[in-house]
Amino acid sequence: MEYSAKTIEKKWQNYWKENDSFEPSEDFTKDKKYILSMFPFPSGRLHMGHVRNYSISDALARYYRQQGKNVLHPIGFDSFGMPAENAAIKNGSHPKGWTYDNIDYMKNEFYSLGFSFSRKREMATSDELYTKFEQSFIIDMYEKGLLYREKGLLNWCPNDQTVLANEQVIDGCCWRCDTPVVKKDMNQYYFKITKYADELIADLKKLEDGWPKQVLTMQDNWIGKSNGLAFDLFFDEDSKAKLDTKFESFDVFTTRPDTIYGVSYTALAPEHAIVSYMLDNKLLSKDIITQINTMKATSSIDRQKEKSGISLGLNVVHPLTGRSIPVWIANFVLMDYGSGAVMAVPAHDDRDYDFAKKYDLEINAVIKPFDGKAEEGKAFTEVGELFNSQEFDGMNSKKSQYNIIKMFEEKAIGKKTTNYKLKDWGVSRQRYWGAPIPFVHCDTCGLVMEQKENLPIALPDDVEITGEGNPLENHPTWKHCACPACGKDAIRETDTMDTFVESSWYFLRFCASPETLQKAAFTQDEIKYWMGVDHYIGGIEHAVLHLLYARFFTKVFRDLGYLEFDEPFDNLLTQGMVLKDGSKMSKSKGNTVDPDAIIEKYGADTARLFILFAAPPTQELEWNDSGVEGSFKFIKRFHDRSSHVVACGSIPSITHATLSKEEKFARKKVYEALVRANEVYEQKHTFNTMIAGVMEAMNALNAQTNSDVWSEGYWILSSIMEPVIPHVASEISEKYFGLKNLSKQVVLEEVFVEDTLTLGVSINGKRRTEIEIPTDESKENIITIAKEAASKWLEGKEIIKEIVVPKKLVNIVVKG
RNA sequence: GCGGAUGUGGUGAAAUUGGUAUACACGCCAGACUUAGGAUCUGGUGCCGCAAGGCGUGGAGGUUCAAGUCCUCUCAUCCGCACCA
Repeated sequence: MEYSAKTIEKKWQNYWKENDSFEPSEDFTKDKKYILSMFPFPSGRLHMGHVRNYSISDALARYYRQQGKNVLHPIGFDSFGMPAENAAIKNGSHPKGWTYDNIDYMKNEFYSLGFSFSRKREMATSDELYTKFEQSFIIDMYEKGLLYREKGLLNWCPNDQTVLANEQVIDGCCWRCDTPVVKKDMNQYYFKITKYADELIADLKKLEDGWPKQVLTMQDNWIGKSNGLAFDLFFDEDSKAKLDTKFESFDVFTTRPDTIYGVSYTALAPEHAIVSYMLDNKLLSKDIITQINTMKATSSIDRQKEKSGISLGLNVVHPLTGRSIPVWIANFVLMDYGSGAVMAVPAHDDRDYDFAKKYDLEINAVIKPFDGKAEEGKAFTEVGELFNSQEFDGMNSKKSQYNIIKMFEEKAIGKKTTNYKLKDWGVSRQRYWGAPIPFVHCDTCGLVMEQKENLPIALPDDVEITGEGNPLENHPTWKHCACPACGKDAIRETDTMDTFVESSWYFLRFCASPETLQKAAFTQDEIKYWMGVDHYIGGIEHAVLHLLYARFFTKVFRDLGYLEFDEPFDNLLTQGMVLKDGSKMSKSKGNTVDPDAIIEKYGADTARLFILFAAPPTQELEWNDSGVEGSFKFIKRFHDRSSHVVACGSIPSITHATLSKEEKFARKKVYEALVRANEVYEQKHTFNTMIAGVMEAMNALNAQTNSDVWSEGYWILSSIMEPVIPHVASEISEKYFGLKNLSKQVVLEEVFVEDTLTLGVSINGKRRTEIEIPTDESKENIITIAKEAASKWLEGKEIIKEIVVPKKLVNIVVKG
């Protein structure tokens, strides 16, 4: 029978659907594996990145099912978000209709690729039930003080008309639409993720074995912990007077307390409260006010181009020496890190040095290299010996930090402080297509949370999406409600949640059985059994966004008593991008390959095989049409050559000793492929090498004609290939083995036992020839045989050393 | 600048961890079967050389009987963060 991908694939997809083949068992005494791919946004169609993602997780899920594990391999849709609204603005569609139409289409694509997802646990985060449980968690978090509302300077995307979290600002632009982000002062809800900053860093250690180092480093850098000294700088009397005695001092933070005696000026961010006061009260000349306002209006990207500063005509007093220190405004001082003010030590900091040179400020060195003089014309930023530092003279600068901080603390003029780059996570968005934040504004009671029995606070369907303003805000009735506390007329919160909130706990929701689903978000028993996720597969682009938020939520849920572990994802596999012509596939570049077209032309098995064979999963994958063709041909041969197999209900038993050389070799290759497959599925995940092993075995089988060897070979090979090419493998398995071989396979050691061995013979490490010897040959004899074989290269040379590496090679070291 | 990776044939990539470099596949070349081939099958294919042989894992050193693998220096590319005090 000719190989027909279409017929075979349709048949098996129906079979799996009708038999509920991929539903996990509710028997929690079984060994489990939770295999999870990052769920997709329902953008409309699958792209090759999705195919890669789910081909990897599906291979693992199918392998572990064969091994007898209870496998949870769920799928859902991260279905709230701006693109649905943007489509609405563009086409006049409704976000809900657009979203759920896309979901239906993409689900069909998933199943036409043969992915073994649990159908009964499919869900979308825009489902009202999901919103209901999420809102309930939000209320719990608010009660614990982990959610708060505050006015602040926010990142605002003028194009998307919404607030962005810091993590969503890339190079000063919106992560979605690339529009430059501006700062806007407004009320916003925040998750107190900074409360967990220390734990989020510390627990990265627990992930060292299972997560890529790169991701751990990125998270570590993102949280950006640094230890140092915080202290106050006090104004002198003149300066206090100039400030109408409204300010006594300001706070600075340094990680280099060892340079304290070298402070020669101090700098404030242009947004600093003292500067604002001076602007508001016109305490500066017109010219200077203009300069400051220009600086404030400059974007952070432009500020990086050149350092600039403005002297404020104020002075503070050095806390240790009493020297007078001028106060400047500097464009490189960030308002949102530390206190927005720094002490400057130009002798030992590159930035401070550049600034001091530009404005001709004092440069006071207090650290010298251990072995002589510092280089002229630049800051000395390394560890050295202190001088001009009073009682600390002669100390190692690094070691002195502890002593100097201690002195500040003893004198009660400063203290040891830890700073983080991480900010609290701003989660409110001024958009329609998101989960409503379950709060109410009451004139009498203030900000009031909804009663849990009123959840979900669902979105109204009758909205006008125009792209201007917040549709919930503009809706005629939706926002009017009764205050849950006092019953008076009140206004519902019209902000919705950042969609990253939904993806921060969806992996827990998947643990809910079809019975639990309606009643609760999940049960403790289910979470306890299924979590943590054994293998989490997805793109590196989520290294700091989703993966940080999900870790945060897990810790919060633990502290709320919902679960009992610290980290959600035991192992993380970050897949590489799919490229075409050297760059990432994207619609704008016009270099996409449509998965549907590949399925149509070659079938799902070919798409899956190519994707897993062309590169290891963590590397970039270059799409290659003739490579796809090659994968198709392999499947066709795999299918066609199965005609050599004789149907059997169990693996044929073969007397190895009676076989020919080719037959023995074929068996060895088959079992080598099996050993490698186990290793790849369990640990290495380099599916490309496993598939290569299967191809080698196929080539070896084809070089012999023993039908038992063929049958045994296919029994094993179709088992280990089923996770990759499930349709054709199932077809073969059913036809010849009654599906009995799709299970754990036993490695027969006897096929690896050989009568003779081939050893390489090297002279001085250079390979010259090879010898064939009986397996049990003595070392002496091996050397004799090797010398004979290599006599040509040994003539007239003195043999110094003979090395035999068992089963590998012989190396003879000669001189002359 | 800081951090993380990666450099192996014409191409995608292997190499059980210090032991025969280039498995497997794509491409290319030759042959067979064909009316035909963008089908199928067989064989060949790192580079230089007629050969013997020499050279070969970004480059330069080093350790070792033996280095793609370990050490030192260096170059290039990619990714992330980036005036974080």
